Amino acid sequence: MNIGQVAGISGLKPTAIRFYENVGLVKPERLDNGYRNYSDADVHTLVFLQRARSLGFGMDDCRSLLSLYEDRDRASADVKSIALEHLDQVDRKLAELTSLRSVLEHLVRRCRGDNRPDCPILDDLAKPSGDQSSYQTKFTKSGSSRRGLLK
Amino acid sequence: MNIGQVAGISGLKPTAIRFYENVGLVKPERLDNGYRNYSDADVHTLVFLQRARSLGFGMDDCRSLLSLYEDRDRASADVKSIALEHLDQVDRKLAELTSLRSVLEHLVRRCRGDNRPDCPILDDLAKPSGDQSSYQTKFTKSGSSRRGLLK
DNA sequence: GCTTGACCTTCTACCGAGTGGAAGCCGTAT
DNA sequence: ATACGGCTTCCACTCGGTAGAAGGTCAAGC
Repeated sequence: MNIGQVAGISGLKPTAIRFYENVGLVKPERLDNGYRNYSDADVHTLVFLQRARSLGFGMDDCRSLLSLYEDRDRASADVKSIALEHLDQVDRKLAELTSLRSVLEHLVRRCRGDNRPDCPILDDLAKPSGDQSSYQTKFTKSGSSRRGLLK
Repeated sequence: MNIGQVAGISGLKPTAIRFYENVGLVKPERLDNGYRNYSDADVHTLVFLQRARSLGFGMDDCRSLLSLYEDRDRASADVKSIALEHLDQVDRKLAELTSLRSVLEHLVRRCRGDNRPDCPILDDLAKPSGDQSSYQTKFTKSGSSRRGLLK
């Protein structure tokens, strides 16, 4: 089976399939004309990869998952551990995005969005910690150098 | 003010600050010894950037937001429009992650995670659409070539 | 004056996960 | 013969920085 057909089946683009080969995840045979020739097993691998990637697993996880998949003596605990760690990472990302979203939404709601220049969004960006004073005043005028305070 | 002090104030690392200079977002003076010398206004810009980035705005949005910030004749509608579009993008990402998360969680819950090899997670990755048949059978044996079906 | 150490400079390469394009070969249909 | 679509390789680019190498500068302590 050639690369275009595998692309059609797996939902991956040919460029992605070649990329996976470059990083050693799949090793198709070659025909005499140099074309890649994918076996059923190769296609299976690529479909597996497509699915794992679509669940957000990174390439390293994909590599591990694939080798567990091919290992008849695996322990499902090893698979679960990878999935749990990934789930945890997804949760952290979700928390971050959710928090960010709520700030953003608050700002958007308070902005009139008309043709006047005053804008709570810009105000917030400019004064992150409710601070009005000049940085010059706060940090450099008043004596003590910061030398050595930074790692 | 030199780069390390600005880093301490803005929460950005020196490398990031130099990066922002490389892409034209800030243009500090130089001292005779070649060191960058940041004005209050530069620091303000960098704090603005730090905040905007932490809200997930991309560099292009940051550029636009900064120039709106510096434009006394801006319309807040232009700011709001950027923020709304970003909010929408955040929502799309949240939806994607939430959906992905629920699949992941379902799979994790069904996996026993013991030392036996059978694992619903791998089963799912291997059979994305409940499909048992060989791809060979489905796509290549039965006559019609896929030639031309792919863009 | 000399050394030490923290700081600064530039330049380059690298990260993830591919995407896009250029240049050129292969195979078939017209 | 030639056009077209698909295949090949290789290289550059994406985004938002980070890490490291090689070297210049500054202030303090001896």
